[in-house]
Amino acid sequence: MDTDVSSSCSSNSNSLIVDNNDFIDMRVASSSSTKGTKSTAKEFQGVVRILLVDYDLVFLHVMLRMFKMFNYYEAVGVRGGSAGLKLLREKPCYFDLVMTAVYMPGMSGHELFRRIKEEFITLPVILVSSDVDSIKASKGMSNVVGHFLHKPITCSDVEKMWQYVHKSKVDHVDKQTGSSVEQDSPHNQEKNRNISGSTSSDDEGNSRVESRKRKESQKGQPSDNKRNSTRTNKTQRVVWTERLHTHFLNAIESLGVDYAVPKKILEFMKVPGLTRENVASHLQVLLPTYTFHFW
DNA sequence: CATTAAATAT
DNA sequence: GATATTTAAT
Repeated sequence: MDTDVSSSCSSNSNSLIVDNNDFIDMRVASSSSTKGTKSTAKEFQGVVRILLVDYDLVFLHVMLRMFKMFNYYEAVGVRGGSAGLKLLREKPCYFDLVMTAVYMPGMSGHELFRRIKEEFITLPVILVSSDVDSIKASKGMSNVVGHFLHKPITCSDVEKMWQYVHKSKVDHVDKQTGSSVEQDSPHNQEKNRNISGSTSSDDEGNSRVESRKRKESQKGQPSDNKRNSTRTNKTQRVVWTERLHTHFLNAIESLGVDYAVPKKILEFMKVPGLTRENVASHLQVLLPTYTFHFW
């Protein structure tokens, strides 16, 4: 029963199942001077985390393989819609994109899509099917339906998939005050300069570099930079992406607003490198929101 | 340790 | 110049 699939790519440590560990959204804040950076697909250093859902194991393997061809993807494949949904619930903000087959035994792709839109509104979903009709059907089911791809999926499909994620982010930008959303023509990708220096509210589009923040950070090291970073490694700023923020909110909800103090929140989040101060300050930022609620 | 205010960095 | 995040002070 072992198909030859395994032989072809088993050794290649495909991520088939999640080993939950780090779900961090932090990046090393580099000192100024990275202004003129261009952001093309290659410069796009952010990792796009993709949840791949299909019942067909072969397809899963093939897709995972394709994703591996691009260093900016990090794909996890699961079999079945409910499995996918479960995973999403466990890590509400882990994935940047869901790519699911339309037809599957059990929970269908459509169903999965619907529930995703209910629970994780901003999470982009790509439906995949070899059947054009099913695609049309899904188009009618929601106005927010994201994107469709026909089987077979090509490499170029995969390659540009991140763009959809980014576009999706841009579309959802509206919460932050006075952020001007710019139309994002397929042509001018270069136009987007979402690099380390940006303060815009879009998250996944930004470069997310370090996945784990070591606590090796000690201030008393003036001219001694340990690794990477063109310039001196300044203080590492935590970037509160939408993801991280949601984790944060989740923690608060789980703990209960009354018990939601920095320390507990921090413990709950279990984000390596994140400090209590980080949480505290972020909590401070959110305070106005709540007070507004009360009044 | 929590909270708040001031200081920086982006 | 405004915000987001850090640092210092309470």
